[in-house]
Formats: sequence, C-alpha cells, structure tokens
Amino acid sequence: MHDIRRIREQPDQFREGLKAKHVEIDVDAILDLDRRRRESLTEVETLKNKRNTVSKEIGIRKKAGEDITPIREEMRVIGDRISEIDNQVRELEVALESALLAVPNLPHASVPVGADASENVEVRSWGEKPDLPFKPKTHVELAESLGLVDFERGAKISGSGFPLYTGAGARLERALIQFMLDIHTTEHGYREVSPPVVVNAASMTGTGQLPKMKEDMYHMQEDDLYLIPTAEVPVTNIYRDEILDSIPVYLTAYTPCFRREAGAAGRDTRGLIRVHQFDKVELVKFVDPATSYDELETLAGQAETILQRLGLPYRVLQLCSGDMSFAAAKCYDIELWAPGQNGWLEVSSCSNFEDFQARRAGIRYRDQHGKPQYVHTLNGSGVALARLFVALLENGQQEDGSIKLPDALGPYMGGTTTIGP
RNA sequence: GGAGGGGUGGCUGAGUGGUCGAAGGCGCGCGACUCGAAAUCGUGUGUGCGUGAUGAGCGUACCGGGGGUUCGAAUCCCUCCCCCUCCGCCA
Repeated sequence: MHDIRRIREQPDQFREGLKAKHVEIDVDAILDLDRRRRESLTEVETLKNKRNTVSKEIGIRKKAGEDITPIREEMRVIGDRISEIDNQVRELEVALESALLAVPNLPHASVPVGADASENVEVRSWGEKPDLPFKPKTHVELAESLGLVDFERGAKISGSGFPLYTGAGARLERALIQFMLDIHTTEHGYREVSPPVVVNAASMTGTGQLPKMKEDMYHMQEDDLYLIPTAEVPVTNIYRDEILDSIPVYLTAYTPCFRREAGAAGRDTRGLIRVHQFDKVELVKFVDPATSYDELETLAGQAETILQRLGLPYRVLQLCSGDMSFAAAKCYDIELWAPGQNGWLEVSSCSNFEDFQARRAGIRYRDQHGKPQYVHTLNGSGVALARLFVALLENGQQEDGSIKLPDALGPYMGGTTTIGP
C-alpha cells in the first residue's frame, strides 16, 4: 500500500511509476476520494468538538441542578448530523482503502523499464551446463524409472499436480530441506521458524496476495482461511501490527506451498515444474529502509550459495518493470539449467518490497528519534524444491539411468550420492 | 463442542455513565543531589488521522474487533475474535 500523502504531494511521479509497471490506475479518482474524505472529516470533527464541549458542560450543570432539557435537544440534532457525516466518512475511507489496496508497488529507479519477461536482463550466471554424451532424459522419465515420484497415485489421492514422492525421492526432498535450512541458519544468520500453513484474510492482505490474487489460492470457505502460496505470508505476518524492538530481523522457514495455478491450465502439466503443492525454504528480512537495497543483494547471494554448493548451473535475471509482481519494487529471479527441459527453471525470486508490505501489515521500528517508521521487507526463495529436484535429476543423470547427486548432499542422504535403480 | 472467568498504556494494575488518554506502581528519558554511583526528590514518557511547515500547537479517534443505547460510553446492550479453568472429543 502507498502513503496517500505521497500520492497527494507527488502525483506525477506516481503516475510515471504506474506507467512503467504497465497498469492502468485512475489516480485522479483516488485523489478525489482523498479530498472528499478530508473535507467530511474536518466537518465532522468540528461538530464532535462542539458536542464534547457541551456534553461536559451538561454534566456540570446537571450536578448544579439546572434544567438541561433544551440544550440536550440541541445536542441531539447535532448528534444526528454527526452520525450522518460519520457514515459518509466511513464510506469514503472504505472506498479509498480498497482503491489503494489495488495499486501495485512502483519500480525502483534501478529497475529496467519493460513490458514483459522478454525484457528482463541477465545480470550474471554461474557454472557450466553439463556436456552429456547422450540424449538427456526428462525428470519425469528419470523419476518414474527410478521410483522417485509416483505421479499417478498422487493424482489419484488428490488430483493432477499433487506429486507423491517415494523412496529415495522422498528422502531427497527431506535432505534438501535440511541442507538448505542448515546453511541459512548456521552460515547466513537466519533464525528458523515453522509457521502455520493456513492463514486468515488479514495475513493475505498484509503481504499483498489479497485482494488481487484471490483466484490463485486455495480457500476454505467454512472457516474463511487460506492455504499459503508461500511461507512469505505467515512469516512476514509474524510481526503484523507490531513495532519491532530491533532490526534487522532475518527469518527462514520451510513450508509446503499451495497454488491453484488457475490461469495456467494446460501449461507445464507434466512432471514437477508447475504443481499445486511443493516444498520451499523461504528467507524473509525486516530491515532499515536505508539498507534494504544492500540487503537485497546479499539475499540473492544467499540463495545462490545453495545452488553453488550443489554445483548447479544458474543465471540471475533482473526483472523489468512490467514483469515484477504486485508488491515488489525490485526483483531478481534465479533460474537453474535443466538439460531434460533444454531450458531454464525459476527456483528463486528475491524481492525488495520497500515499505509496501510493511504499510499494509503495520510493521514498524523506531528510528533514532524514537518515532515509529515502517520497515522494509524482503524475501526470497532459498530455494523452491520441486524445480530444484528437477534440476538435480536432469543435471546429475548418467548414461546408465542413475543419478549422481552433489557431494554436499552426502551427509543428508545417508552417505550415498548415487540414486540407482 | 458445552459451562464458567477474563481481555485497559512497554509491563503491572485501578477505574461500572460525566472535566478519563485513563490513578498508583514498575520500567525508560531528562534534571537536581553526589567526586561518581546507588538511594532519594522533581519532571517527562502511547498511536493513528486531520490541520499546520514532515516544527510547536490545536482538534479528533483509539481501553480486544465491529455495531448499538445516550446530550455524553473504558464503564450499559448486541455480536465476533482471542486467552484461562473445568467437562467432552481427539493426533
């Protein structure tokens, strides 16, 4: 959410940012709501002031035994007028609030302007694509032949897009979670949390999934609760409506993630690339606004560390203004090379939200003057499991159909780094 | 799920219709005393919104959330949420 005062004071700068983001927002309508709200507010507060003053007087006069009937009648009229204008103010506030909630964050000055993914910029890459002396298999072929994932039974239990990991596949999933959490907690200074994966509407609004992404989430009508699409939601909302004693705060969490992928029907339907449920280790930061862009760089580096330890080739893209998510001011995507797909797979998205989420969620700290200020929030996948699983299989595949896993996973896989038939 | 009790400022804890943003205590800031400290004394110490110069000040709202009664609500009524105790069910 944006500061209405900033929109009021710098509407042109605001319009420009929205244009770069390729969204149509009627800024004048917002400003008009704001102006009408303030007018009504001033009017009603003047009346309330009168009522408060007179009411005190009534108390005193009544004690003195005076007749207060006429003045009470007069106040009744004012009271009616107050509730009338109060309703007006409330309506305007609700309208303004919902208008503001629909406005996306603006791109940071360092973000390249562009319309869509084709205009994202590769900022660096790491590792070499494996030179396989045979035709690479897809992770689906590998996983099925080695008994790592049972797609059919997953579909039977729940539906397509709900993979059932089995045997060494299930163990690999668990090993990766452990491996990543260990690095983030012992080397990168994050505190581990294990949050609820079911959240209420206020939490979804706080991080910006609601109202815009409603149709992409699993919603339980009976209890008005949502399955989380990412740990970002419960973890960021840990400090909703709080003033933090000290910043920065770094949190990491493993959770399953649930996505309906409503707009993606028919795309990437085979295998693990686009699924309704997947595991993810998430990194979340609450920081001083002055340092948030440095924090974004280290955040991306921490996600990259995981991939480097696993020896997987990747590239880092800076998203252009038009391709960034609703809440982000600046974002890097990290993509792994997958030989079986002959393409890149996004396994991490590292974003600085500046105060956009903090303002929605009411997360503040005290500056050097002791004044409450909004923190900047950041998060990044560190990293997403299903696609990492794909990349490990497809990059590690051997001619005989077995998988050679990175040495770093040895301790987490019971000492073995080979998955054979 | 049933019965009962309770949610007040950073913490504790008063306050059951009137000058209450809210006593007292603790904590914290500043000052005095002191060579310094402790103790003591004095003084200050919430947040949002509006207005104003993103100052001072002023106004308004906030005592779990929302609504109602009233000239006036922390206080009375309704409703929802959360916490505690007991019972039931259950991994």
